[in-house]
Amino acid sequence: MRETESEGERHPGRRREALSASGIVRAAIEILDAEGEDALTFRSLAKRLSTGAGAIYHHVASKDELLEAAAAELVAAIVATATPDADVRTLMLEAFDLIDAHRWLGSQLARAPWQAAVLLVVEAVGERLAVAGVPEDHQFDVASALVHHILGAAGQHAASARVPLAVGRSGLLKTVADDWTSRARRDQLPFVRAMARQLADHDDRRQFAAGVDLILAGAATLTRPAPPHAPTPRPTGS
Amino acid sequence: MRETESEGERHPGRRREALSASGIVRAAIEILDAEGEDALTFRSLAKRLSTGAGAIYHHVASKDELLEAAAAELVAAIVATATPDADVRTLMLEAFDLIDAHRWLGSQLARAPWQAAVLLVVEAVGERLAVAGVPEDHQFDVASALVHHILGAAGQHAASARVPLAVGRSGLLKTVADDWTSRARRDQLPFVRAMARQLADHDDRRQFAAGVDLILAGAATLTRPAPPHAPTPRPTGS
DNA sequence: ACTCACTATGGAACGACGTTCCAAGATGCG
DNA sequence: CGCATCTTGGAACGTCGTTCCATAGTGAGT
Repeated sequence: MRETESEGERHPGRRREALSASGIVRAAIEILDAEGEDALTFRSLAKRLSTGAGAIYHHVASKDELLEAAAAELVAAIVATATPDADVRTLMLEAFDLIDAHRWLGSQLARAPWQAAVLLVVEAVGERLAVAGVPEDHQFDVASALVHHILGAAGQHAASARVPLAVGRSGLLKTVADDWTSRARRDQLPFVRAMARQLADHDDRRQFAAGVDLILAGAATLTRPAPPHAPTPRPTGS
Repeated sequence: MRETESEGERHPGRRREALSASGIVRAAIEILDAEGEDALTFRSLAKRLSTGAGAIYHHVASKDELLEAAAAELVAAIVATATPDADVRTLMLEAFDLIDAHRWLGSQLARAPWQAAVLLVVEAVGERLAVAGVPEDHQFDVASALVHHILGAAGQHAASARVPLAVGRSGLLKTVADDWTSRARRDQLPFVRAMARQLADHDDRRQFAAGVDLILAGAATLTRPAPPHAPTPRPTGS
């Protein structure tokens, strides 16, 4: 032993009902959902599982791995069960709803693009593009745009979960905007101010869906044989 | 004093050439650019400025504020100088290049949507939508889609900066995908595998631009009077 | 010129985190 | 039934953001 040890009784060895990786992930999700990302620590997790941090490390390599597994668990459940024959738009909205229900997912998905959870989303989106009529040589671009849209919205969403509810989103954004503009820039951000003004009766889901529709409408201009008088779609090259 | 103090000479009071908030932010940006996000700590910052952590806190409220200020500094510089009459597409690519040059910006921008740096981007994008012919009642949706696209791409970019260069992105993604699929799911992610295969000769900037074009093409279907045979654009509502 | 309230400084200390270490109990195989 | 092996859980480690505070420089008032 390293140093002081009182008379507190410990009982190492093999006890309890297993302490498995999946059980740890499940407990982590519960903490994340109930108390937010900051509340998930190895100490809080150990306490909830009535164990020590060291024991957890025998089933999980690191906190990153734990978070990735938690995200993958939720995404996999959605992707597997939800509407197997749904179109891309429906799938995108289901992704939004998932992120809306688990705010911490936003931060987590943005953390590592190659994690399982993100790959599952890419796969689910990508698979449906052929059916949607997106030509094969544009599917990667469309899929990446849709996934970026999810990740972007997810980030906003996760962050807005961190703003104290007492303030209210509208008030906050206005406050921040005012503060910023007042630094010798008053009336310098008219667009932002206008956007903040309509934030009170603002529906994030509707706006997310509008973004999805923009991308899909753009994809449609690549898809169908261009009608005679169609506005020339901008080519994809840089 | 709290406890031990050797014979090391300290010299409090007012010395040096100022130690201003802007100087601190500038030093922070240098550390972030040169050594990455993890390298920026109050200790490393204090060392570089030949001061202590406490002194920094007299000019900067917290690390969050410091990061927001650093991001705002870079974004403000770009927004102010770069191509004042450029169209949205050009502006978007300039934003991409900025994020590409400062990988930590990706993580930072995703952290808080109401921070100054993000608001500046929203403003710069939004202001140009009217000129681009986007009808007023769709400008917020288009702006938000474009900003989400930036944030999504930024997140991916920032994360890819953290992957060890020795591995290489293509190899990594393939490895991860293989690993994931091999868990009783081999050949379950065909789209991702196909995408990983073309990742070797893959241009992030081109793909980002393609996404921008998709959104703008979608916006164009809302804009112009629909040509006689135009495919019915999907309405924006949910 | 001198005082003195005030501000800036910088290093020690604090509490919490992710992670590592390890003594010891439980398990299963021979 | 002995013993190698795995599991447990709590102490310890190093680092981080942040707070504290004794002190030194500054400038306004006299």
